[in-house]
Amino acid sequence: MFAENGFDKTSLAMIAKGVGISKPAIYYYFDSKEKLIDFLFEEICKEIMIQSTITVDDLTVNNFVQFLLNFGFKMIEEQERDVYFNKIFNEYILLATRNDKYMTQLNKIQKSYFENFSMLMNYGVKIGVVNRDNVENKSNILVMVIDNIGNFILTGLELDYKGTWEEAVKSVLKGVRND
Amino acid sequence: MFAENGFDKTSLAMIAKGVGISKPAIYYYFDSKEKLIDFLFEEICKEIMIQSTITVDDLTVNNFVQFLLNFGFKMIEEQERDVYFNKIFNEYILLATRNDKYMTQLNKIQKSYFENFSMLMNYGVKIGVVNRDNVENKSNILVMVIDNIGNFILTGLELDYKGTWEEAVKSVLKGVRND
DNA sequence: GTCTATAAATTGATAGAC
DNA sequence: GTCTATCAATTTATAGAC
Repeated sequence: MFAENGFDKTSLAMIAKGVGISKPAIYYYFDSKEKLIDFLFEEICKEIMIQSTITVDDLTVNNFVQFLLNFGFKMIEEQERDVYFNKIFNEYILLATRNDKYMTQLNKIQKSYFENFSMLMNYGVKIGVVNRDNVENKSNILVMVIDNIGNFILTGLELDYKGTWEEAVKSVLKGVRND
Repeated sequence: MFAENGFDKTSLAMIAKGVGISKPAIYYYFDSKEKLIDFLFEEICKEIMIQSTITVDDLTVNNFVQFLLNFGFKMIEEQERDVYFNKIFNEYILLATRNDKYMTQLNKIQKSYFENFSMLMNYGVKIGVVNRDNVENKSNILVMVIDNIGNFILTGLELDYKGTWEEAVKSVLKGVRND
């Protein structure tokens, strides 16, 4: 309901009706509407932290590229299947720009996201698959692209997202000659 | 005020006080709060349309890359200087996911944005500066990156945005060898 | 064009019974 | 744990005088 209507346009009365209890019964579980919103934020953050974790252990020269491609493809498919998750997360991002309490947590997630990709790219350099020049910036490009694909899917814009991701991945690889 | 607090948390009473008139006086100019929000949306859309227009006429082999770089640098500097514009636009994007009236207009902006960059990239191919393979996807990458840089600036995340943009531009150029 | 006064509805939250 | 009843505040919006 928060994803659908936003926090302000979702009243406790609506939530209570949705759950099938009375409005005051909500206060048995949450001290206030804000606390409820906080709790949901924590839950969503946990979920994102799990989803975005990348393990580098099993990656070799032979499967590195395919792993990177699949990581993006999987995210694209998930976003296309269920936009609600991204929708409510964007709601929280906007909330974070107005409330440091959420921003602190959001920045942690972002940081871990960028670090995960940076680690992956540096590993790619190590095994000789990724071009070593400006690795950090290359890593940033991939994060920017995959993250924003989710935002554009949210707006219903139909684009060759998988092709775009493939091209982005290709751009960081070694031995790809642009001419 | 809408950028700072969001639409719902900005009451007409607050706006009236800010402008220095009484609340009912607002209704002399706007039929409802929603109409006021609609009007502002149109104004912002116009502004974006102007800002994002790219003229290809004066571009040559010698200044193409620098133009592309400067276009991004200028956007990054503007976003860093004033986050309010992007903040309220994100507010409208979220509104658009819940209201087709805004989505129609938003999609027009997006389409023109992608088309502008596509035109630019195809021009780059024509004059022999941009690699001709998967031009559309390369164009998409640039849009995704420059657009999302604005979003990350909004969250206060400090990153080498200009370097990332430079790397993104480099990745579409011809004659750059990745090894 | 702008004001005061006020309507009508909704909201988050509490009191207190069971 | 859940309910009914209710409060206090705020909201958008209107009526009508000047």
